[in-house]
Amino acid sequence: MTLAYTPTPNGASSKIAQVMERMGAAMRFAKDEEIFFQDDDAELIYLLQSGAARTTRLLADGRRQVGGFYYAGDLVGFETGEVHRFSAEALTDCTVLVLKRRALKEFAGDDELERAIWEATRAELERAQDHLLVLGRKTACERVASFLRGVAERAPAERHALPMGRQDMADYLGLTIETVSRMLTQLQSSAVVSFESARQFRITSPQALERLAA
Amino acid sequence: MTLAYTPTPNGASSKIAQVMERMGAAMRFAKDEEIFFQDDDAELIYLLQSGAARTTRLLADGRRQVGGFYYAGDLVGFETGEVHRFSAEALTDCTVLVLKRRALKEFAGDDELERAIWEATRAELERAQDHLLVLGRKTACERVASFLRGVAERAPAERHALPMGRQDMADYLGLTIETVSRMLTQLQSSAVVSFESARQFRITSPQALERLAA
DNA sequence: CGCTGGATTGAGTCCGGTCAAGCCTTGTGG
DNA sequence: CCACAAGGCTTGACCGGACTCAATCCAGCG
Repeated sequence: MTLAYTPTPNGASSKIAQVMERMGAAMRFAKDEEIFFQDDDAELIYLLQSGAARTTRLLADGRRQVGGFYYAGDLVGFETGEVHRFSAEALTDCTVLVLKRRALKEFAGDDELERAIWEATRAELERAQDHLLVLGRKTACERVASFLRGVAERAPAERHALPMGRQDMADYLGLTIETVSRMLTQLQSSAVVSFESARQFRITSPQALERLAA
Repeated sequence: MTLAYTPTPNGASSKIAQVMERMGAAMRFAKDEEIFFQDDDAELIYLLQSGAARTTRLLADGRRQVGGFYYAGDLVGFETGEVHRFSAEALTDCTVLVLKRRALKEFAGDDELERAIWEATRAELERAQDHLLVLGRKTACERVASFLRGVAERAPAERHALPMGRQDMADYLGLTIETVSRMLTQLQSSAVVSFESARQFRITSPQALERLAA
């Protein structure tokens, strides 16, 4: 049972997924449970099978930066050096395949696998670079619009669910929850998106959203 | 299995440097000249031999994000996919070794080279992730302090030169030139650093700088 | 039902941006 | 060697967008 292609940012190539499925151990994490910690030795790699997760980084005084959100099919924590630079936490209950890095390395001679690892690292780098532009040069409204567009891009559905709360969005976008909330209501009142509940929306005007995401 | 430590952010492992030196073509770029353009096909990889460069990304309305600064020994533009996601420009006159990606791929069977490429990509990712925290969660003063610390970390010298202008710093830090300038004078009047000219400084109080960089 | 925690809304503040002078360095030509 | 111009940097006054603090609101759930 190979995973189908996933359009998600860090979708595991089928090759990595194959190895994980053959050799990985299944684990479950409850909502808000830590999957791994910042500064821990990075001995394991994780493949999300269901649910969603976030990576976070803390400053000494408690300020938090969310590095990214991960969904079923995504690899988490593999693109690191000896030590994790982020923590990872379950956003919802989720099931994960876990494999020792060491085990993956045993396939090191396998060109296809090597390439898949590099490509996945590169994809993660592109995510980070896109994120840089958002944090460095976009306004609050543009950030929130970019975020919603990003969520929507993951799947061509009519309605989109937000597995994360406002605080997670805020820490991802470099804003406060209040500002995120205000921008969301503003986008709604200008008929760009429409929220059916706090965690579920549909896009009313894709062009307007695209334009605002800049 | 870990590569030797290189003090530069994206320092080419000796292995990649070896291949570049054997097979690369030497080129020169004048100050402010473009090395490659955003959205161009990424056919070539570049090894800076002397001088410094920046990578930049533009928004439609002209807002600019500087992705990073590169110095002698750094690889530029190799960690990309088919197309460059940033432009690269010479910060000063510089000399560069250029090699076709294709040529590097001919060594694809070479494990050491594969590993070096991955490590270099990973190093670039770590840079980007550190940068995310700065842009997402730090104040203007902390950003400037982080930046100066970063410059200083590259070499354990008494005095440090800044090859980039205020606008480049500002676009790197997600600030305006005025704010950068103000923070620099503020850091100077609180005796954290001391500028001998606009482009040259020394650190008066390393502890204070470290604390401010947060 | 009421409780609880997340989300929204409002009022006021402040950090960093904007606009506008001025200053200082560098380089060029007389 | 000096005068001047040009560009980069600094400084000041003011403004505004995002933050802070605080009060609701609301949905989910016991």
